[in-house]
Amino acid sequence: MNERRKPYPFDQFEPKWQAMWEEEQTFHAPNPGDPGFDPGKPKFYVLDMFPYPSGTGLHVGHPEGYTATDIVARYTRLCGCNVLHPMGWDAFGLPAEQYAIRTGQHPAITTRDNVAKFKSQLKAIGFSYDWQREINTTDPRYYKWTQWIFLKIYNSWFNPETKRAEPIATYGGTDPDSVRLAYVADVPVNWCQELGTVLANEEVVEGKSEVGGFPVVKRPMRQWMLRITAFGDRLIEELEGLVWPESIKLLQRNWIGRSEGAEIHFKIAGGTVFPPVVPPQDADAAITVFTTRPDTLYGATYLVLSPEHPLVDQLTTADQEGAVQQYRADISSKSEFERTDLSREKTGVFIGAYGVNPASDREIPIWIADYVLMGYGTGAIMGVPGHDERDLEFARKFELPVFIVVEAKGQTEEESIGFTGDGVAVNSGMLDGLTTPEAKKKIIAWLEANGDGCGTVRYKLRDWLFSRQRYWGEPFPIIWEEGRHAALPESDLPVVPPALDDFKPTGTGEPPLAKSTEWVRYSDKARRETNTMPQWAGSCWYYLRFCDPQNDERFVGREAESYWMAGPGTGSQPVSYQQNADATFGGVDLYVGGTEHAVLHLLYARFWHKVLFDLGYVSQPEPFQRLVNQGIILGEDGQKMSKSRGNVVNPDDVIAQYGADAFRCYEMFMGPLEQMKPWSMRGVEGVARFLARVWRLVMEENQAGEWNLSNAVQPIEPDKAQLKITHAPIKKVTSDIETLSFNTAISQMMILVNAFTNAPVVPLAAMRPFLILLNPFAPHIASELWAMLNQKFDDAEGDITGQTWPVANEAWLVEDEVEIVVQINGKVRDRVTVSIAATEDEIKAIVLASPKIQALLAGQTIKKIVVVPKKLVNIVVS
RNA sequence: GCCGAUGUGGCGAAAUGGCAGACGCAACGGACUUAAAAUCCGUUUCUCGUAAUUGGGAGUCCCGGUUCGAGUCCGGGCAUCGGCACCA
Repeated sequence: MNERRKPYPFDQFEPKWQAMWEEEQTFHAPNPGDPGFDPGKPKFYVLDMFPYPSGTGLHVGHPEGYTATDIVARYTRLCGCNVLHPMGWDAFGLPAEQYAIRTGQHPAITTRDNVAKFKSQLKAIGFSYDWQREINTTDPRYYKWTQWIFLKIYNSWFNPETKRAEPIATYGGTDPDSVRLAYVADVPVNWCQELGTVLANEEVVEGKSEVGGFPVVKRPMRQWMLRITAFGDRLIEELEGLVWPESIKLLQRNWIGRSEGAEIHFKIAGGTVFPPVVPPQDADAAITVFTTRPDTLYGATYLVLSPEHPLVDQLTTADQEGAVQQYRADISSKSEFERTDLSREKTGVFIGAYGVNPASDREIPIWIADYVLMGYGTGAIMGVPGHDERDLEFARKFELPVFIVVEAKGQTEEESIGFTGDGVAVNSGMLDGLTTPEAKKKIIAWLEANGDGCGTVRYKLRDWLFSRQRYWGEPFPIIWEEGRHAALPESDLPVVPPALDDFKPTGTGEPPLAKSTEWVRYSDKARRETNTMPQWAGSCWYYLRFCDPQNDERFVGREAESYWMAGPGTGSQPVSYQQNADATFGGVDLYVGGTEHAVLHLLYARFWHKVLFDLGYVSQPEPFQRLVNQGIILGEDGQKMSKSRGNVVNPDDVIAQYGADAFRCYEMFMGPLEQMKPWSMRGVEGVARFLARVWRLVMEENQAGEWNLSNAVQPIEPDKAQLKITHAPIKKVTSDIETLSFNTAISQMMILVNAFTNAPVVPLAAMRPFLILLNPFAPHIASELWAMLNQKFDDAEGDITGQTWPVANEAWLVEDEVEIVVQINGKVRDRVTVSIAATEDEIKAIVLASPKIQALLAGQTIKKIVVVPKKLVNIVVS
């Protein structure tokens, strides 16, 4: 293979500087109280979403966000901040376990190898992480605290009075297990046979597992749940105080799916109620429905229960028993996917019983239908076909009566059929004439007064299914005794999983940990919980551990947490980063990662954080004050990168050919950080050419091919033009880093380099600040050239990492004269050069004196002249 | 179906309501070279025109509006991408 000659010797100095940073621990950030800690500096916590160390190594998508944060980290350091910029490994997960099933190699070994590979790749890109803070979620020293936090959640409840998590001791009731934030429930769960585990709703995409794409079926199982729904309101409300993309906030709001409405009780009509086989259990038996439109109660002409609703068995009359059984059998044979297929026609069966509409006293039939889901609301609805699309479709199919009870504005009663918006109540007794919001209020008050219902709030969000039937995850710090669960004492942590030879899932839903009977046996009477936690557990709090990763006494030291997670107004914020000024809460100052975690990690972590906050373990109610999503990088063909398409770009190859600096700069030069954009090797080459030109500004090559300091750089006074060329990028690069517009920052530096290329002499006073600007983007070449200049001149001391970020001098940016565009009716007709100090009248006079303009204006009437100082003049003629 | 984002040269993209296309890629021409690579210089939105230039016209997905002036603001479409999807 004939190696291309390198345009500059990055292959020599890049590893050299990486080794130097490592040896000198240049980027280590001391904690408050540690030697070398400077309390006078503001803090800045800039965080990446830590990766799962897969066997295939880094792809070019990872370093996109990582480069962005590295630029910010290096920049904020040069601006005089204490910068926390850590990296770690989210290493529990399926791939290592599945590899173990195939080969017998323990997941810990696989994980160790993959971490080593990832780490060396990240180091080769020159990221300025504080590696002393490296963490790994599979390390017992780490997951000891994951288990500890679980115990805190387990030993807490949500007090509806205070709307906060509180220790279970403050709960006065008789059955604490019914209110714990971590509880066991027998619920229909997403079971994936192929993976041998249950999955959270968030992990199921179109009826398939997010990992692997295997079929997922609903199946009732006994599982650990976390009561995230209790925090629904706060998870929505406190989004307001965060500087996050609106689209992500919206995604979370929609996922939580808060809807205000009412629960309404429909009593069962007498006589036909109970089939003889089941004796009445409750004389006041009623069906409770949830609706967001209690104002349409008078229009409810039937009730629908979910087929799985527990009252169905009690209420079905003998003559409908057969039809109901048949319908339920049909439903259960259908896959989740078929059931939710929207184009499907409505189906359902009358169960023979009637309910009583509490408002109209009418008896209305009770049906079951699969368009009513057991998992939302109360699993029962009132059918209001006049004002609900689905109900209308159902009523038309089964010839149920349709009443119009809301009139749309400007439409007749007839025309209002199917109207689902806000209007005016009609045919609704006491509600007639009221607007929809008024009617809602009134009917809820009436229902509450009569004990027929109450106003309530429901969420689409389900409690978080928290257990998995896997080996490679955190064991629960829980034991079972006589059918009851109990927490292990903190002194038992960490609970380490047993050594196994066979990692295979049992296939029955019994977790692999159960195979080790010795491990399972905790005492004569007690057995260990054998489920493990989902992969998300470790990432729910890793950003806290980074603040104090070596602490074995506490999950994070109080002082370290309150320092690094502090928020605006504490005096610890850097003066820069204006965006953060909009944040109401503290937390990580800048968090960069992909959109794919919008409703998974980012919601779970906020939930855990709030529990820890309520219990007084952390100082802020939210973990991440500012979030930015980087866009996906596509292959050269504009398609998503994938092995099967053969369009995957490997960072190692790019770095070998063009160097780490070129790789970093290209990733940032491609386009706006948040945008999806295709890779281009030609583009990398272009950026590499730019860096080579930078190199040749300072260095020159002799006949033998050796690089030596060039004589072009001289300690001379820059002239006015050179000062402008130097100070324009100081201003632009600074503001562009603040707004994360790295592509235009690089453009501006290219302009500087183009201007100095071929200049016989480059002032040292221009080169020095330029190298500092370049340093966050291309730290190796900037460090090397800085050191080269140090060899020859004595105008600066130490490495570039110890310098101060330059400040633009506006005086050098102002021109004496500016070119002004002259428009006639908005079209450019001429340009004139005027003094910067020229007044509007002077400019007008100069413009009107222009022979060209005079010629064009001949015979025309001037209606108006608009003068924009320093920019243009627009002459409006009739 | 609902919600959101995006739409600018051959390509990646820039443009506080004020010269559309900065910067880069590709392409073309030139210098250097025995030659090539590398490097450097120049041209490059489309179109009409001129012996020549500081020449004319059109142009930011489409249709309308606001404005002296719109890629940018407003209204209505279309297209692409992403999320949710019988959520009562």
